[in-house]
Amino acid sequence: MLYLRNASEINALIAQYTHKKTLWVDTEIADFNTQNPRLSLIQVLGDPSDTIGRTVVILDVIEQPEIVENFIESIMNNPTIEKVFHQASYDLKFLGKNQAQNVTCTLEMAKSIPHYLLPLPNFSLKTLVEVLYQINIDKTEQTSDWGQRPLSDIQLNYAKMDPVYLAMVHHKLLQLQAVVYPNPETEDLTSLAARYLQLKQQLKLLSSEVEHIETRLKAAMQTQKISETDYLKLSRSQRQTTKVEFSQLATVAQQHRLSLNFPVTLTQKLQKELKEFMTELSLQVETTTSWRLSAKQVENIDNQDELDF
DNA sequence: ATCACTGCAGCTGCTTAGAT
DNA sequence: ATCTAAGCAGCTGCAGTGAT
Repeated sequence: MLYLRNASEINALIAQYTHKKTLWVDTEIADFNTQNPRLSLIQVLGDPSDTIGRTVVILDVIEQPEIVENFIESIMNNPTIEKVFHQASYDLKFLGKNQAQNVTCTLEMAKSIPHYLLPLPNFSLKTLVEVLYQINIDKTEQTSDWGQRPLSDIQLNYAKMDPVYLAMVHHKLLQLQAVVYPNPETEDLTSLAARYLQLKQQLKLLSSEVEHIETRLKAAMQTQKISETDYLKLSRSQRQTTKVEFSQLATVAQQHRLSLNFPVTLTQKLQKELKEFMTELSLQVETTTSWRLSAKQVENIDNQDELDF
């Protein structure tokens, strides 16, 4: 691990890293719970095979905005370098905001994996590491004082490991993504269809029971006047919708010369009522295409044989 | 023509999750 | 402590499909 505080050393390292294809990056923020959070550290890993953080570089950039500016311009805004973060939106607030190019977010990646393939209680980096690698990691330093100097060895060690865990998680997520998005050209329709129909059937049974029990629970809790149990909460919400006769709205708009310029959907019912006056209107017709999948009812094998392909 | 059903979309109000 | 984005529940409403 390399811990750099000297400006010229850091800038030299930034220059060196502009040739990398991918960087795994994390930051630590001081005074995070105040109006003025300050960027304290930028941790960078360039070698994903490093699982102990030997090659991690920790850039101490607290109160050194020129260095941060250089990092943003040379690394963050450089589209040829892929930057991997966890919850990138947070780090980007300090590192170039929406100017940053070629950013990958492992939180977003994890969310794009269907739950049944990657069941997670939450999407924190800690959880991802634990589930994907069956190891426990300590995150207690996360909320420590990153504004103090010198930083403790424990803090630096913690800071060092973050980009390592990040690269590990990133690697597994890439593998999972390949499984999740196979090539439609080569999908096995037979087995996919069989699984689909099987699940549909199970879903029908399950959802009917869920709905049934939900109804009974609501009724029971209302009747017994229990709004909360150890595991459930029943809450009531009300909602107001304000409506007006269209003719009145039109009159008022005209009288007061309101510029209510927005399109109104002409439903089939309305179109029927308008009939011949339709031609007097300048219509904007939008077409949308949708695909529907439905299960065919196949009575028996004989019928199948009669089907003509 | 009518009906039930499904899928899709949007809204309100509320809650949660992630970062440090 | 703070921010922000997203999700969820519950609802309304429309369009298309297929059966009658």
